[in-house]
Amino acid sequence: MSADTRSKPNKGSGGENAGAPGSLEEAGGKSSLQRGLAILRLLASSNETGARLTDISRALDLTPPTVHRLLKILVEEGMAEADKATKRYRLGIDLFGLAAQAGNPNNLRDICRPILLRLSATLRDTIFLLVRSGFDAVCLDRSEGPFPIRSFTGDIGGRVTLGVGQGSLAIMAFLHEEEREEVIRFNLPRMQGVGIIDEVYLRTEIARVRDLGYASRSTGLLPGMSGVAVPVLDRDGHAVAALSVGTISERLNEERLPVVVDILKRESAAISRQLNPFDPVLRRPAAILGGGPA
Amino acid sequence: MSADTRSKPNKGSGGENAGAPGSLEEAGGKSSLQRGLAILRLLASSNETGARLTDISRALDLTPPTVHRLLKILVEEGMAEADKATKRYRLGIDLFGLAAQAGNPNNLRDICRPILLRLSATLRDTIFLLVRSGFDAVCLDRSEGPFPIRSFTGDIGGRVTLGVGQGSLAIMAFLHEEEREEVIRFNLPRMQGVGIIDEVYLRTEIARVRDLGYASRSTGLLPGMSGVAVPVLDRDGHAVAALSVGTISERLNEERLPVVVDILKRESAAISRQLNPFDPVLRRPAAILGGGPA
DNA sequence: CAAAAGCTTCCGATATGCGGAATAGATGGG
DNA sequence: CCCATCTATTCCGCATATCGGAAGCTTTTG
Repeated sequence: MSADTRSKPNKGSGGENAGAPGSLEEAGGKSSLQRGLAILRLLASSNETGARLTDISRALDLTPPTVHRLLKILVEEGMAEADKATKRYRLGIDLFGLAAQAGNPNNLRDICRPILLRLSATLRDTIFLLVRSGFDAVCLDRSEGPFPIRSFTGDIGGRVTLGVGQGSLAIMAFLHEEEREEVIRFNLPRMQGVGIIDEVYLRTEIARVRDLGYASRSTGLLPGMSGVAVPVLDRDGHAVAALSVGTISERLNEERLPVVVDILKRESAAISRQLNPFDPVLRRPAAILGGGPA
Repeated sequence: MSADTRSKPNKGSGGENAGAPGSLEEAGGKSSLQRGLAILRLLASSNETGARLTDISRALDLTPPTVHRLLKILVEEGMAEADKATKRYRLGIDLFGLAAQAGNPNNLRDICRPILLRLSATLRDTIFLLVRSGFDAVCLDRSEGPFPIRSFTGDIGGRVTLGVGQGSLAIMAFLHEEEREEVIRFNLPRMQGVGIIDEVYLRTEIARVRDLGYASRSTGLLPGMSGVAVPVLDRDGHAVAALSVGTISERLNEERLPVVVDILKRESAAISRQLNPFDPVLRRPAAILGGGPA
């Protein structure tokens, strides 16, 4: 980041593709790899409709021949797909397969999937699995409950500033001391308007969460909505993820809250156990290896 | 110029690792974009453990400085992550967020998620959502039922040759005529040993599936296992996906099969309806737009 | 049917990425 | 504790792969 300003005046007017607001993260620097990735990101942001070559060209400020060449490579590699009919490009399915493995340390996602299902069935609310990524929390998976609520954290792959939301707090509270400090320092300015803005209060909250073992507050982001989250700990007691429930406040009243917390904690512990499947003797993991998908 | 040919001119000669058959999928050609993507693929295949710089260097036959530079870019762009402690690289979470959008035409995945859940709960078996990708079917999503069965199609992102398995057949049967012919021509050789090898029989099967509206056979791949699948159709009556159930044969006997098929068809129709949310008058799709995840 | 916009190919100039070699850092063994 | 080995990182000159202007070709628009 920083310092790119390629001095391109950007011609601005163009206007029509209301698609990606603000973002427009400039071309992508210099290397063709960066440019290729920039194209992928652009495609991701316009996957609803797809993007045409010239759209990309304009948005990224690259010449059509360049975009054409890069797209050709991306398509050959399966990272993008061209709809020959409409001349629109979309992200390729290979990319999807690729990323099924991504952000999945220790197969966290796979391990949690059945647990999320169980939880959403039991609690009847939507359950989120969040992991830390830098200064954000990322939604790794989600399992919808029957109740029609949508947290803005909602989409899989979506990010929130660490510290905003209960899941985030649960993770924050169980980070290494120094990491937490770093996050707080970096994130406080980012939380303006969407989260806690007072450092003292934030620290109080974190201490409380650490103490109780769960985070639960009316978020204040959406009136009437509440959340409760517990951390998923590694064997050193540090957060690797969080399980979070988002629902309407009435469903997390004094009566029900302890029950929910209890269930969440139990499941979180189950996950932790699976994360460290480590039998002093037979410490061979799932390793089915061998065949390979060829 | 259909150009679909993934076979590249391949110049072969370069030669150093020409010897090793299998694995080692060559560096990735020439462009740095290709090399970068090759690295990502390698990381995906070794995400369990992570890969070190020299591992990558050797596996892809690139010099360490090159790998180092590319990795640096990938890390900066969030596509890879470096574990500074172990010196190992893994896929980055950004990639995951990226791909959450991928291979998701019309938000098929999002639309189907609750339906898969419902189905797996109702039928108590594992439900697969497959889409076509070139000459393969790709598993877009999966919802595990209580029964402990695993189809080899299992993993999200996994691919099967179109024509192998019931889901595949369901898709095949409802492709455009010409597309189907193309697929058959291309895939027959690929199905040796893992699927139907007789063209006449394959065509009979397809006709049958088309006629019945579902595919169901003991796959023969795993004795005792069966599958049943229905296509998900677009408004022209062509397959965009398939819903598939994999389970033990006993659970798809004459008595239960019709029930299952019926349920699947109903859900498939529900998906189709959502895919074409198109009211002659108010033909504005789901477009909630605006906010964006920012 | 003409005009415009978009897509693709070609090609020369040059910036970009490449890899050999040398440095710094980590790891392990004697 | 020090040395040998392996790995990661930096540097730099050379060459290649990439870029973009221009022009041909195709599709859409009016």
